[in-house]
Amino acid sequence: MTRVLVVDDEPQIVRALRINLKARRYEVETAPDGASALHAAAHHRPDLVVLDLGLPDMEGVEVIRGLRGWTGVPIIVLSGRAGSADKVAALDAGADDYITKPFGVDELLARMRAVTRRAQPGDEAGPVITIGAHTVDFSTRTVTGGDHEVRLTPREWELLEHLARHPGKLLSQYHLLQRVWGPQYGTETNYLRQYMARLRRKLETDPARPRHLLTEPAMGYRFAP
Amino acid sequence: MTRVLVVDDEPQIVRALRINLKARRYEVETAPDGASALHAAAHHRPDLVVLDLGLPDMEGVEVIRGLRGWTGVPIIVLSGRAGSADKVAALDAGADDYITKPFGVDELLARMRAVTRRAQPGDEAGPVITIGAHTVDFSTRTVTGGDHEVRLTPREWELLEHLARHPGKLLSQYHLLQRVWGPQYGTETNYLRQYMARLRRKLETDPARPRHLLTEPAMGYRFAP
DNA sequence: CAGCCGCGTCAAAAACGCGTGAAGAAACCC
DNA sequence: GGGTTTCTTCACGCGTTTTTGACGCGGCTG
Repeated sequence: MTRVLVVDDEPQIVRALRINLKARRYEVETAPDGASALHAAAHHRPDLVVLDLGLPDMEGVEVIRGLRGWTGVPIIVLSGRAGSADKVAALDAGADDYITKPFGVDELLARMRAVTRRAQPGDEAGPVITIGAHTVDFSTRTVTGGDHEVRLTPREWELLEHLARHPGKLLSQYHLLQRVWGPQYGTETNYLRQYMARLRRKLETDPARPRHLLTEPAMGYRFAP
Repeated sequence: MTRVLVVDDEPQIVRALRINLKARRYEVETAPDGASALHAAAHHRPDLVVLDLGLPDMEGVEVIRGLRGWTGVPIIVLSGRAGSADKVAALDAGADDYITKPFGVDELLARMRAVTRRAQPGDEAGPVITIGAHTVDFSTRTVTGGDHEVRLTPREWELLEHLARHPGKLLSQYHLLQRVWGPQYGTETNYLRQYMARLRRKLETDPARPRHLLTEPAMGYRFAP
């Protein structure tokens, strides 16, 4: 189920969107201002953000930048201002689409489908990988093969997904912490050590000498297919 | 350079877009109708399609479907019709964005940047250099080729990167120390001797007679491609 | 031809980062 | 509400990397 974060300070719009989106089987979170939007995004990891630019506490563009600093989640901007400069600023800050009020709900829904459709497959590299004797399917979040059943916790899934999404690429500890734990993390390398060890114990045939979940000392980690 | 295919049957719009896009250093192809648009897309493989819905020969949605049958190229739709149903149909057929006329060129350009930004990261090619039998990729920080695996430490990477960034240029010891070790360093030439020797041992075919990591006595070091 | 400077090399000390175990805190699920 | 899973936090040992010091060789210079 797609999680949507709706950021708007006008209760009636929030309410209307919530009803409409829930009817379409979206999972809806809401935030009334920029600060709580950034917080909610870090906490709930939405698959899509619908952002009203007229927020009480900060510039909409700042919210976009705050999100883009650590996540590539699709952002659709709602705005009462139809000016060209506003649109350009928001889009160049990292927004994926810009809709001016008043707008039709049908159109918003269609644009939501469009940006999520585009964002999904960008995470390339088929949704299944193999590590040692195990086959990992990200679409169903299941691990098959191996001697006995393997279950991964949410954090473990997220970390493994980020690694597997960029096969062969070196990902810095900071980068991984930002993406998996959230924007306020970046130096807690002990978390990474902990969870990499767990993934290796669960997936690698010889956890002491990993062949797929590799450490690049002082630099980061790498997934080798 | 980004290749754009502009599909429109109104010559003045095509002309205006062509001029504007060329000024922004886009490579522009044009097609006046749906059939030739599909043909041009197959032939020229554009990175982006700007598609007017009011074509003489076929429905705009059909053009989108025809493209989506075999390519994921970003599609931005231009249309005179502002109706919600039209937008939904186009977006659900596979379009990435929908702009209603009249539109500002700035907005179109911003939306073009937004959709290409999404589509880009799939096709990236990192900067690579070759030293002896080894191929060094800085984007993934990997060394391939050669007899056995080569691993570089962070300092080694940084030093090699600074050398490779200015191929053929002479870099003084002071300059390298400042860049790699930090502003408070500049006289510790023994560090450089140490690390240059290590890089040569790891990468050069004959470390005693380096062919790429060269010493310029009393002056500095040079990377020869 | 002798002296000097800079470079490559070796070796050892210091610092750093990683893996691991264990335990408390928090969240979650009946 | 109790029990279990999951997450966070801390500390220690070990291997690797970095730093540091010292030595010998070779070319340039006087």
